Amino acid sequence: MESISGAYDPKKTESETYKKWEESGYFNPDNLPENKGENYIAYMPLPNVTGTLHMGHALNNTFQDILIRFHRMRGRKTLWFPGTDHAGIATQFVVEKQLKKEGTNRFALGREKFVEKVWEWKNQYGNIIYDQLKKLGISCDWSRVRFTMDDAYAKDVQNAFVHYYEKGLLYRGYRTVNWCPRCATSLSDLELEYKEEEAKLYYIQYGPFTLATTRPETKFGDTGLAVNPRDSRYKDYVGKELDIESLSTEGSLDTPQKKKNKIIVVADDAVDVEFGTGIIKVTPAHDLVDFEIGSRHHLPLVQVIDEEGKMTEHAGKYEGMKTADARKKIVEDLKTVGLLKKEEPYTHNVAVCYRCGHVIEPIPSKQWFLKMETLAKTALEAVKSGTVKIHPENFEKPYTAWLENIKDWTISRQIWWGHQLPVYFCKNTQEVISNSQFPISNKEKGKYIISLEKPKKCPFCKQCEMEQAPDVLDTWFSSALWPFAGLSESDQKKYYPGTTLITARDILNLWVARMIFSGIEFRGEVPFKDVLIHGTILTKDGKRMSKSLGTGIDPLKYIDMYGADATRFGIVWQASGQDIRWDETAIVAGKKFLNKLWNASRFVLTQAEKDDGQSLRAPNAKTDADTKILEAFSKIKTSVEKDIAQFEFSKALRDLYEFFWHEFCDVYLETSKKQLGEETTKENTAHILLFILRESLKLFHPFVPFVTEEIYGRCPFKDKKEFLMVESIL
RNA sequence: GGGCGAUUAGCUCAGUUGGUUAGAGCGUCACAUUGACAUUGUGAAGGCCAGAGGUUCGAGUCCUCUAUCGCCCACCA
Repeated sequence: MESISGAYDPKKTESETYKKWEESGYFNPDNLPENKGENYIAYMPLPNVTGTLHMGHALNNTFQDILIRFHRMRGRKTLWFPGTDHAGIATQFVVEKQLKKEGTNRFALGREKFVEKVWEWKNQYGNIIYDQLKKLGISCDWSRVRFTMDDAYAKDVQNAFVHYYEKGLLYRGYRTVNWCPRCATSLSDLELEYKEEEAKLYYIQYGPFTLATTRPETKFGDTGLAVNPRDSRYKDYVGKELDIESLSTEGSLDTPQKKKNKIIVVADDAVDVEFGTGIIKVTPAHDLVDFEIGSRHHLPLVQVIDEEGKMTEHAGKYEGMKTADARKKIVEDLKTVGLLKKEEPYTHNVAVCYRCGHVIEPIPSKQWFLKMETLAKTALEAVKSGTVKIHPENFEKPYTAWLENIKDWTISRQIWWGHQLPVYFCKNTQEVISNSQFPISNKEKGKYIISLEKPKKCPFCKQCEMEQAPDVLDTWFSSALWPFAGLSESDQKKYYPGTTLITARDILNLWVARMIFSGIEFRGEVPFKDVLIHGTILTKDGKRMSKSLGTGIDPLKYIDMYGADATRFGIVWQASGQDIRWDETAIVAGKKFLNKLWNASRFVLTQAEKDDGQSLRAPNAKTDADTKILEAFSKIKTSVEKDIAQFEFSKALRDLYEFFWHEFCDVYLETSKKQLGEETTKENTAHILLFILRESLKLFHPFVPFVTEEIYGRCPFKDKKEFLMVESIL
């Protein structure tokens, strides 16, 4: 190698090398030589279009790239699907923030203009992460990059919706959902975060009882009282309708007054005997647990809070007040009429929106639901039977626990950015609502049909221009189809199902479980065989890395400082399974090692300047040192392959490192200097050096692809391939 | 509240079915200075393996409890 100074400089080669790889077409399995063994297919965990590279991506993609490169070099056709997720709420949130800066908002723009804006934003910033991933050296197939809102992809999403509908798995209904008044959308349980809040526990007189509540403003939505069936204190009241005195919603705000109300007492296990007074008010419209209790006991739903977090007409004179204000006023009034027994400070967790942090307001809302019972069973069975293996096995527990206790999936979202439902309403006819006896404030829509295309003529009134449902689908509904949606027919035939999915644990259920049942439902078999859950990279003091907390670390900084190989090395070196507290010194170790690899290669190449095929065959040993190094090599090759098959990347790298540095460089290279000086061993020693170098480059390549490719390019190997990337290991 | 996991050298971590003097990287100290590499070499210091109890001929490794920390799920009105 012509380098005069000893040091390896990644800056000089990495981007150039990546360009050559990309241009070679070998990231695309269609261009790979003949197929030995099964295809190897992986799916990139969809980064959000709003995302920029963080340590989690770096870890995940490095692992995935190791496997892809490893299998490619073993003659398998490898395909790694890249893409990004439109990330409904997250993206809408970012663009709304931008609009706010510009002094406007989405409502002023209108839906169509707003969605256009989001597309503009996506086209401008949505691909940044691709360039960042390229810097890391990952070898996914960019010719197959997809976005979850591409036309072809969207079509498959709509098809899935129609499919579920026709199968009878979709239904529409009122349900008390987690509602974010700020984002004006419902949120799934998984999209909530909890925040500790100092509140008050109010003890209110309710007929013969005193009960504790943190939310007195919901009292006008109370349609029952509940006690635990085993609570002897209230046994005699269960099933009775009581006529109790309570705060009236009539009259003027200045004069609080009492009024008699009828309310039923039910017995339900959800009630904790120990807490408060052991009796609760049931507000099915504004509490998720109460909703469940209410549906078990057929209690009506009375909505007293609307979508904007304000009191409805059912709150009488309190109508229009924000819930926080209403609470204050109602507490005051309860005090005035003598119904408030006492209040005490109370700390509890309140649900907040994971995007904007606004407090969640449970309200009843008309939503689309996907029945989960049978779908969940298929996903459960896939793992229980071992068709899909989760590594490490521990993660089967949260997976099965979630599926076994699954609730129907609320798939509609009231935002503008996403896949709009393929549902069309008639403007002139009224839909008959089966549960319309409930006083709900949602505006009703007309009759609807479900169709992939907008109908030319309304089948109901025969004259109106049908209106598409404003709701969009939950982002996860579309990402659940990722292993096949938007793929050409031939790709679906050739490249489904895949092999591995590598991801972080937090989306095991949100995403992985849903991909599994979607794959079974739409393609007839599971989308992948192995799911690898890797650890999370934490800050050095064990905190979660987060942009908002400012604790994030940018992998690009390290790539810039030390090069992509050293960064990959440092990540793999540390990421041995559990969560890791990030330590930059591992990258330093990587950097040093790359230099070692570089210089050892230079030495070998000065000793063996031409290759008549020596690098292709395992040579014979003539000395003890020869025997030792050849045995050590054979051992390391076997163990590395075993480790990678078991996803033990860190161990594989550490063992390789130990072999190359301490056994090959420290010992054999030093001995070789003597052996090269003696006629009897000279030639054979050079032969061994060349052989070990070539084989070591192959073994190291999946971990540190750039430097190994660069060295390989400078070697005089016989039967050299165009790239080390497509060298074969048998 | 339920579950999972962690606690080993100054720091970050290995330690695969229990078996002789517990390992690595980084850091520290001493010596070596141009021979592939000073992003180096040779060597050294540094650990009651969180604590207590138990099983065993033998425990960092298995069991129980305690303490501290982290994460996931559920959520209490």
